Amino acid sequence: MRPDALAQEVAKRLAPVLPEAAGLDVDAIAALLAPPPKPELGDFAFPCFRLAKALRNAPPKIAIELAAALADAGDDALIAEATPAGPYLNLRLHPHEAARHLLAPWARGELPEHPRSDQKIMIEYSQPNTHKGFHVGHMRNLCLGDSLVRLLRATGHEVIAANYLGDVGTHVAKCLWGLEALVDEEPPEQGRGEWLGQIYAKAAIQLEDWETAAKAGDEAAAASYAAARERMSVILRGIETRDPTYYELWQRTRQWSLDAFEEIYEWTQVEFDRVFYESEVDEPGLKIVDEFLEKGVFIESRGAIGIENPEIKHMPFFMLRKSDGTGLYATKDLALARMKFEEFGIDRSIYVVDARQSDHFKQVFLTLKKMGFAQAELCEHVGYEMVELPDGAMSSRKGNVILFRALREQLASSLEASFFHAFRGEWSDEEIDTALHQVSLGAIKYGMLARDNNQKIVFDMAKWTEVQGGDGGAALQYVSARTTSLLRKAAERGMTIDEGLLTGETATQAGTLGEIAERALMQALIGLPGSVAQAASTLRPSILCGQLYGLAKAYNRFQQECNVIHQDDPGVVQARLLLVKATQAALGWGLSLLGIPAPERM
RNA sequence: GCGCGCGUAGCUCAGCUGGAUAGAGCGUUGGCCUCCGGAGCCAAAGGCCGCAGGUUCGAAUCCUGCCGCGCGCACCA
Repeated sequence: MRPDALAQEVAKRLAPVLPEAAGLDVDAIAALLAPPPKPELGDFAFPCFRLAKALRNAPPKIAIELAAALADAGDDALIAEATPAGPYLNLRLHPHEAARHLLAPWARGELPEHPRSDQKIMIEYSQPNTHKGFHVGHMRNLCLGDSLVRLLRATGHEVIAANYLGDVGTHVAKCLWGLEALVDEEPPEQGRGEWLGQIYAKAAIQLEDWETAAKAGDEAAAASYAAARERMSVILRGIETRDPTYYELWQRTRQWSLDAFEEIYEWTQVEFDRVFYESEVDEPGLKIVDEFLEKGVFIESRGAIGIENPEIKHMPFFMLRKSDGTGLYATKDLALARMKFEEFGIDRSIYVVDARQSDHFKQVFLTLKKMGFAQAELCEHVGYEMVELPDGAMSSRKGNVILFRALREQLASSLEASFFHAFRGEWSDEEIDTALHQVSLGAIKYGMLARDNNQKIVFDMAKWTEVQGGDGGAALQYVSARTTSLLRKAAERGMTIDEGLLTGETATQAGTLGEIAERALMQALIGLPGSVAQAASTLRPSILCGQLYGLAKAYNRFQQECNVIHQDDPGVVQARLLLVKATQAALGWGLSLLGIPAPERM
């Protein structure tokens, strides 16, 4: 018995009374069962629209006939009442019996079951550039990719979590040029990766300023700009030809960035199975260009090499080698894709990259197809919109970029000031630090995931770190902590859940779990596995966020209206403890799929 | 110009593989602490679902056309 089996049980009872002409088996019936709009109406609703054609009857009449047929079948252990309501047949279950199928498995720590898929999926995400800063904007990609990995694994898929680091290219040259031309100071002992990113930003702004001034006729600026560009191409060539002066500098500074990324992934609790580097697909990319130019798949145009993709009307020429003979981002993507196909034998390839690149990926996938890779059909781009700040878009020129370190510190200090300061002295510093870390993760990850992928996100530190009320990660974690706290208090009074209830051998006492708040909470639990499945299949964690938020709200209402511990009837205590335990497990599981830890205490 | 996305309550957003009276949070107003964490709960006010057609028994949801906003469109990544 699994926590998602209740709908199946109901469908089994429903199947015998459905006319054969309906053509629905138990699985199909279970899939149709939906939650009624209000828990007062019942625990499941069976919509009769689809049956209308097969049965040549109006949906409301079908609902009436089904209700009668169920009544004729006699008393049922599970279904207490079937009420036709327009085109729907509402089913109310015996709560104590539903609990055995729903709550006991959750409380035992079992998880919804999914048929194991033999499909091997690679999800590529994060992809930060070395020599540049890692800021809140990059967090969206990281949280999204990580959650997709977790969701697909939870729904029975084999997933390879892949990162692809941009360790070569003009941004590296810009940064290294800035290092020699604009900086006197020595690199700091700590946080060299971030320091490097700040130099990149400084260099980019300087170069842009010179370019703008040059266009306006400023000759000194034009000269400076030309000199800088010349210098950058010397640096770039030096790295390429492995001239020790430049190659060694590149390696050393690159490592600073890699160390910084390592720290970020450790803090965010994100793990990758494979890390690709742009530097390893640079040459293979150019070889692919030669290979497919020779095969006649690619063509020359104005000195550059590329492919004609007239299918994409607004951008028919997809450039793969510049007229100076060097490759592009796209060139490397082709080589990387080939490596993914051939080295890992993947069946599905997911690219988590911001939505502005959707044209780029259309081109890449179409090109791969024309190159003869059947796997191109299984490539998909998961795009997402940008992260902005309350005062608008982030830009290093405006100086309003929130880099990782500042983000981490501000999250902690904001939570400390608004919530955790009250526990200083009462809890150990270590315990508070752990909770601060966990709740920081909850705030940032939920904030990044609760919004639909194609919706812009405004990162507002003050709002996201509110533990009180509202729809936020910290608020969900708070509810989880309440369940744990309640179970702990109960245990201190010697109240634990009977073994028989957990195993499902005995049912909860008849007459328990009938309150509206209890039913509503059970309904939220019923819906969770379906939401997880939907979030995974549509690659949209926001669906799960919504369901978990509903679950948390239902629990708050339950705990408000239904006292658990101070009850005269031990049967009521047992039933409610089971409900709390199930909620704790389900909420913890759901949060884990978002990459959010469930604090023991907060 | 072409392509992609967005447009739902004062603000921020769910709902979009068509289906019950379009829902939340924030804000506003009014209630609820002898009781397990009140950092909670209950209630009220607030809607031409951008506009106009079409498909359908039924449209916020699907189709077409407009309007507004954002993003992308050859040698950046």
